Amino acid sequence: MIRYIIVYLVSGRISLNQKTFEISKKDVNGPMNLAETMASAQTSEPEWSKDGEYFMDVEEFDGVPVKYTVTQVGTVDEFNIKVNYFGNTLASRQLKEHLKKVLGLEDDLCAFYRKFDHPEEPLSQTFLRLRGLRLMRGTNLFESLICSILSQNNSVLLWNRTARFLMKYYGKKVRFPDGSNFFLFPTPERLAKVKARELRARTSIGYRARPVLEASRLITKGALELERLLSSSYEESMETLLNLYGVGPKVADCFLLYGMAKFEAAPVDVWIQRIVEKLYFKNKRVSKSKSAEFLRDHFDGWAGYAQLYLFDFARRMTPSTLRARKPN
DNA sequence: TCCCAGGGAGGAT
DNA sequence: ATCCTCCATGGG
Repeated sequence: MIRYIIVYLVSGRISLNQKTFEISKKDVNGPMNLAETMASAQTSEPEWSKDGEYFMDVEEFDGVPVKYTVTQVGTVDEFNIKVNYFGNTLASRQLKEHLKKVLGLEDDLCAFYRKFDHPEEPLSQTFLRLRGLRLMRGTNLFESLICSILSQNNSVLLWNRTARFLMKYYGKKVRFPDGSNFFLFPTPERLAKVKARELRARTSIGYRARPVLEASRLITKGALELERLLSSSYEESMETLLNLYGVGPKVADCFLLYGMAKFEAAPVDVWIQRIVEKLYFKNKRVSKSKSAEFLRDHFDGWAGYAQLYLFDFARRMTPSTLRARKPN
């Protein structure tokens, strides 16, 4: 408590403690659409809270929690990304590098558009509207894995809520100079100790309690090392992940893509399945594994990005257009 | 009330 | 290999 008082005194007026910098267009590889990126429901972590045009998140740097907001001014091609944060000792460069990674600012979007921008490629229909949509990366592998598990047969609204509950009940609480609090995502060690019954009662996690707890316990025991997968091939990582209870091809691909930025991964959910059948298989039914294989092959290194763009495409189609499929 | 949500396990064909 | 059903939970 005394430490907080001292911090207040030393920092003077609280508002002056807030610092600002910009990420300019020249720091970004191509166009950027922050709002679309934030709204695209990627499963690496819960959606950032939104205050007007500002998106807020918290990240620890060398054990020091930093709360920051980002907003984009200008257009998708002529823009600045404004970043505000609280902190006395943080080098803004550290936060800038963090954001470049999280928001995928180094991904060569123009190369992606160029490669598939021809009339016979249905994906190209999304490029105008989704221009600047980027693939976010989770910064915490455990969080990414758990969020991917939570999203299974669940709505974005509900799995986000459950993730927030996990943070609230089992995550470390951090305070900021402006008086606000935040709960970090819990560690596997902390979650491993929780009883399934308690978890269900507190977080509306449903039957996903078992896969979440089992993964937490495996990691705690050292029987599962997510960091090791970073240097593994897509196939090896996939094989390891499929051994986890409650983790199938779609959840594994979500983690591999959004958590580990393996661009070969193309999570095939019901929506991707429908749009792939419609656009690339003349509305004929194909298995999910076929769809995933097709995406990896057809989009050659850009499968994850293609999936991200196709997902939006699918969600915008009217249900009657999309669901009316030939039986065979 | 029923159906669905960025699926998966376990079982039966 | 492909096709069922069930799985918790809450929103529409």
